[in-house]
Amino acid sequence: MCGRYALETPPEGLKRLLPFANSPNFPASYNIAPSHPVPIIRDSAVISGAGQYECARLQWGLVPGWMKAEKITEMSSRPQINARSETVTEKPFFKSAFKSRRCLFPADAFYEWKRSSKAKNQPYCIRRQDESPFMMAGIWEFWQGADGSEIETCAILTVAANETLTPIHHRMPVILEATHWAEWLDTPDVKSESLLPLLVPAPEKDFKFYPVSDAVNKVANNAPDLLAAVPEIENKDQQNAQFDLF
DNA sequence: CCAGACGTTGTT
DNA sequence: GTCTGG
DNA sequence: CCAGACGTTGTT
DNA sequence: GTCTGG
Repeated sequence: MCGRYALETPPEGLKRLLPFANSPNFPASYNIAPSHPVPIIRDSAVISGAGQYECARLQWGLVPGWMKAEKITEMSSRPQINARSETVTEKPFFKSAFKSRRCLFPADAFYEWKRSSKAKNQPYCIRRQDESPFMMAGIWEFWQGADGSEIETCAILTVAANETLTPIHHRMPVILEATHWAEWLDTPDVKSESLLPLLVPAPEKDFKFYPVSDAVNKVANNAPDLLAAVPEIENKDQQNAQFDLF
């Protein structure tokens, strides 16, 4: 799945990739975590009727419009950061967002933790072979409290991992190629069922992965070196074992 | 009909 | 173990 | 996603 | 809001 990622490319860089009308300002983050405000790109026709793209920062963890206020605090401990693409059309939690409020999550990398019963879980960084940014498919929601409070939230769609990533993890985010961005964002007019063929794992060869420092585990750590390749934890243990011999 | 849930991940 | 905070 | 806390009473 | 369970 996708529970932590990095966005290094600044707003101007994203704008060249997928032009949006506004001029947001946000810092690079190498450790974007659930519940953080995350930059997403959406068709502003849904909001303003302008029919242009906009880049906005929404809270990562989807909250449907019908959710009761007291349930929101309850859910905040386990935010809905992902939506299974296999069932997104059926689940009451997601279906209306999928139909009418789709968006893209720009990213330069995402992290996955390979689980281990023996050692500490090993974090990996996954990114394009050429390390260029990519777009993850997502949905967003609008929630309004009785007191007038408002929040906008979002979630990333997931699919089964491709063959490359299966050794690390069995789920991965849906990643859309540039040729499909416009179709995906065209929420008022494009029939959502016609988009289901896009919800497939990314091609094996497009992405690489490598182990990174477990400094990424801690959300407070946020620096470019979180993306740096390091030896596997197993190797580290071996090194320590060797060190102990001397 | 009304009441109550509505999610993912991973693990068992 | 389970919940909250980031 | 992972890290880190997880409690009461009374007194200062 | 919309679906499921009773």
